[in-house]
Amino acid sequence: MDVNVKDYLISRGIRPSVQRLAVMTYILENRIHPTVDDIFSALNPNIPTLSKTTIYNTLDLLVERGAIIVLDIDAKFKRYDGDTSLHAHFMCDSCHSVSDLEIKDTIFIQSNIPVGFTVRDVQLLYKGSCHRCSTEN
Amino acid sequence: MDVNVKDYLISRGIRPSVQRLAVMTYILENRIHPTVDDIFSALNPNIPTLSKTTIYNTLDLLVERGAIIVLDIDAKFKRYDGDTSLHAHFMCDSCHSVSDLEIKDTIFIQSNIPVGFTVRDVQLLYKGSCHRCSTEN
DNA sequence: CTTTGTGCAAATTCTTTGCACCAAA
DNA sequence: TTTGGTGCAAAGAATTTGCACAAAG
Repeated sequence: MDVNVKDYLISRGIRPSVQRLAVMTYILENRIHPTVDDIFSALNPNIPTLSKTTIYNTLDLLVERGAIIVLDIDAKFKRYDGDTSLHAHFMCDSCHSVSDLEIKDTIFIQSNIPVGFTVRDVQLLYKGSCHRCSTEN
Repeated sequence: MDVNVKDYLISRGIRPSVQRLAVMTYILENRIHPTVDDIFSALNPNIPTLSKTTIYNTLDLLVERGAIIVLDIDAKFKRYDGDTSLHAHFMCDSCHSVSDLEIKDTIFIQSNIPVGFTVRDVQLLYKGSCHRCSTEN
């Protein structure tokens, strides 16, 4: 696995430092759309010297090189996703978990983009209550 | 106009104070999806005592009562929209302006929402470069 | 040896909270 | 006179920046 992640980074012109590998691997293996804090809390025990600055730096780089995407679904925290393919997201108002949603293939994510506008990113966001939180009241 | 805004607030159980009327009127008459700062800068000259706390309070209340919606399109600032109907948004990476996009009526904003999930809000966000910024390089 | 990466500490910035005063019902 | 609204000042919290040291090519 690590070899793949390493190559994945290299293929995007990112030098695979210990920290960068750890961050990228974590995001790929924990598909929870983690926040910076999630990543820090998970990796800090193994890499005690790891700083949030480095996580921020790494995430910025990974986003810039298209290795991951940022989600705007949470106003409070930036969330990161290692799945760069087009899919929708659902965030629960109660537990703040973010789930992936498949976009029905009969549905086309397209609006009337005015002439002259260039689209770089599309996000389809749903908010509400997840199954767990819907049934526990 | 002011009378309509007043009634609009009252109909939602919101007491139409001078500050609330000003905020709501501003949002309705300036469809730029303003930030708190936009609102503050615009209203402060006329209501010098107006505080940001009151703007925050008012916006929270307006959102809670469904008079306006919050946009998650901008990671840095909350943006507010007086148009509560279903439509998409485009944010320019360069000038950070937000425009409304019509959702083509052949397009259905629907994903495979799992059973047990309750949807409260849907947002379709586009990011990229607007016409003005695309042509000025 | 030169460029790039890391991480501590401090600074920034948006938003929230505590609290006292003011206004309306 | 009691409830609700406003706004100042301070606190909170996520992110960014400056800078010095470490590591890699």
